[in-house]
Amino acid sequence: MERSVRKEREFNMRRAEILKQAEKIFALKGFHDVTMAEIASASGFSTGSLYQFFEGKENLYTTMVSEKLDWMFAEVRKSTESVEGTLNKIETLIDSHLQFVEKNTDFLSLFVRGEKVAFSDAMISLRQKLIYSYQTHVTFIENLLKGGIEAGLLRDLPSRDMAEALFHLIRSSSVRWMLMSTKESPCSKKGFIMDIFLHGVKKYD
Amino acid sequence: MERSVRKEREFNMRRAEILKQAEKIFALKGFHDVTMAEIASASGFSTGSLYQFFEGKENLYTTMVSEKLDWMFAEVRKSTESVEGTLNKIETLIDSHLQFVEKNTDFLSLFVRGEKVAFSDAMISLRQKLIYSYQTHVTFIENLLKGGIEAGLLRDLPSRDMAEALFHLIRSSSVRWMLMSTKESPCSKKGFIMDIFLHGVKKYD
DNA sequence: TATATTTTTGAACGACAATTCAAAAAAATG
DNA sequence: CATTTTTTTGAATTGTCGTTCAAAAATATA
Repeated sequence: MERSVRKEREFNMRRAEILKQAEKIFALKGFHDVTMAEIASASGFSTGSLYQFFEGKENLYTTMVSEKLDWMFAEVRKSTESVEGTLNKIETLIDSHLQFVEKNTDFLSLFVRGEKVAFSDAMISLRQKLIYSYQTHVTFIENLLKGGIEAGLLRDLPSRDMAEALFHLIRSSSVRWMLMSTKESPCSKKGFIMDIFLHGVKKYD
Repeated sequence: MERSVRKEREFNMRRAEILKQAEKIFALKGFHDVTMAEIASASGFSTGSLYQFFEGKENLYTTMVSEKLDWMFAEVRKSTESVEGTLNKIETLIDSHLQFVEKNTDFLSLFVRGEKVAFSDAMISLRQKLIYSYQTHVTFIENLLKGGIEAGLLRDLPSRDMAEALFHLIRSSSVRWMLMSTKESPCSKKGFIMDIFLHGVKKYD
């Protein structure tokens, strides 16, 4: 009885270590060009052992991607909720997102200019899960903006479109950071994103 | 002599047919899950014949992607250049881009939420080519916006950042269209993109 | 420590698909 | 039409992994 709880803890630690190594390798090379042997060797197990923890390669990959992305969105939302006021929240949203991008560039590059994955059950359900995570996140942004509209701070535009626009403005800085090897951190774009999102580009006199 | 010109024309037609079929299939399933046999059968050749036209599978894929994307950007720029005035140009840019998205959803989905490709020479040089095409296109948008700044129509913000922001606002509608199965055409978002890009979301009184 | 149980191992298997190439078919030539 | 040249064919080759499983190692038990 006492044993089984320790066993389980150790099992989970081994599983976590495999996921951690797998993340590094998948982030670098994608899905198809990674072999189970590589992951096994990086995490100090034999190929066979991986099947103790995951059903197979696809399951390992989808688990890794799904858990990591959920964690990212949750972190961003947690930061955002920790401040008060719509404008502060928008600023924090942008900032924490860009910070994540800077720290997890390799992982996120899995989602940029890549190649479609198979139509296997595992991959289809991963895709659905990702869409769900994305939508949940956009809904969070949408509610944030609705608050600003209700407070009379923001124009009364379609909130969903606004939320997606903001999300993709952030994304545009991320993509630039990932594709080009610019020196300046993506976080340096925070002010610009705020500005263009809030004021647009047209000149008023 | 007379012959060889016809031969070449027919060779190119056969090559084009293969590319056309390959585009359909790759667009649907990505790279790894497509077999040479599939492409061969779809284009009415045997597997061996494909190697008459392309060095191999990667070469076939990179050629297809590269030619198609160049064509898309060129079309968008051609439309944009055909109208006068910065605001009209911006509108046409958005519109023609969204129209391409609507008509080539499958192809473009190759670049959304997918998986990294191999580090083979062919794939690395495809990647570089895509980055180059993307940058050329953003530079085109940048010059367009610079015109607006010089004319005193747009705020004097960093033009490169503005160009990327605009490109990704367009992209945000495309991604939404591709991920969700919304009924409304992406083109219906043109007005919103124009508005948010030009005026931002903040309320003025 | 001896025995039972759990976990790990990695060689062997099997499926799959890119590529090749000798033979066949088609086209050009005279 | 006979012969040469070009093009196409698709079965055979080849290499690559994902996965399995019987044996070995490690761990728990008494």
